[in-house]
Amino acid sequence: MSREPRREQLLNAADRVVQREGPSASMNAIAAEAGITKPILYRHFGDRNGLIRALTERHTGGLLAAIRAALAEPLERRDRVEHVLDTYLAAIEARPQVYRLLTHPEPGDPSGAGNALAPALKQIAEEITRAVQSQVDLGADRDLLAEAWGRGITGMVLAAGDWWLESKPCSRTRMVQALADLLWGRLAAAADLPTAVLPPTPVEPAAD
Amino acid sequence: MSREPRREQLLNAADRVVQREGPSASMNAIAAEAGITKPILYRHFGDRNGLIRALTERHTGGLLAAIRAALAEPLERRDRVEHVLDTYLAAIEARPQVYRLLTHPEPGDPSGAGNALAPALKQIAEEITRAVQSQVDLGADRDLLAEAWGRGITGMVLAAGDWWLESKPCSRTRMVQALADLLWGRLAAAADLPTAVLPPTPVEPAAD
DNA sequence: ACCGGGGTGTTACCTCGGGTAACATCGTCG
DNA sequence: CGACGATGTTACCCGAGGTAACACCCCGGT
Repeated sequence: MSREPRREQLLNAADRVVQREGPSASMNAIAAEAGITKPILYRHFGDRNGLIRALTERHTGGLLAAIRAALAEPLERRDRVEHVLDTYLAAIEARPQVYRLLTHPEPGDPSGAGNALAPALKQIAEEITRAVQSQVDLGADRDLLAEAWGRGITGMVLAAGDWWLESKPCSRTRMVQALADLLWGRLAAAADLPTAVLPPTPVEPAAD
Repeated sequence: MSREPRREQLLNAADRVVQREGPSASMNAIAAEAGITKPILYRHFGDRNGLIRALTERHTGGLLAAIRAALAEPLERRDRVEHVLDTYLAAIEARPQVYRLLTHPEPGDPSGAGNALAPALKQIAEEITRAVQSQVDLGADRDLLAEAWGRGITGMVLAAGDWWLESKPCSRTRMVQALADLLWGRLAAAADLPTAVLPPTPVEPAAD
């Protein structure tokens, strides 16, 4: 009965530090916050990734469940999509530091492979894939399309959500509309602008 | 006349190491590859980020120019979009390690902010934003939409491209079609599947 | 011929973060 | 009581980023 409660307690401390310092908080800092020293952390979590994983799994649950529920909502498809988008944006808006934790790919991957999406986001992508597969009639290609779209949509919402969170250029509702419009083919449906010729993009020395 | 050529030479060495070991190559490794020691690297590039930036800027140019050209191609909009997608996928397919370098957000950002898209990708996003703004009639919201879409599309292609590159589930052409279809509103157009009820997603203990 | 500057390079060091080994302590159960 | 399994500690190792101090070498000016 001793392991679990202590583990929770350590995770609480780690959580506080991460909320305060972001996902790059050091093990020393976390240990200090918990009032103990490093080896204990390592006994409980193995290594840093273990700690971070345990921490993310705590929060992933809620977000994942919310997304899953939104995906299963008995609505018109467009409304369902908006609902999912809004769920995600609301979550990252409410707890930005947690969001950063969830979206940071683990830096330790030695193969250097497949790091574009953090584990938590991969799960979301799989959820979307499943939903598309089971809800939308995409013909023979449906497995491929569903998987590509699952990743693609997740990445899209990640990048767009990140930008939105940083610069807050509009309300959440509007942002949901903007993304849903994109997924709804508004890019295809909109008319051409008369100006057929691009203004020659000035080659700036890398906007830093 | 001494600085520049040496700098190039060092960048060549760094390039080789990164091709071989991925973007997490150490400064020592790079120095060794160049046949020299660390302080020289620091003299030329200031710090690690400086080196990485110099390295990425080398490659960014080509990709960015290619994307820009594809965005300006005098084609039907759908064909243009496919052309841009194909340009990106071809680039990452041709030089995966370079791609990883370009897409890895600099880990040193202390604010922990806005790291979803690496600088090179931010430039691509801006390019897309400009193209949408100048080519597509989106009404009053066009600035907001163009910017949100620029980020969103970039993130979408990043995540989907990453997955594709890892698992190569299909030809590049097919992948381009899959993503173009997504952007073209096929998600909206497809019919519902008869199975209205979702199979209750089993709650797995985190697919690791 | 000399000397100084700006490039080249070096060795040796610092700091900090992840990770571990070895040891001490406390409480509970037989 | 003794033993075990948890708690905790101090002190260390290692690798990576980064720097200080010093040595060389060439070239141009006086």
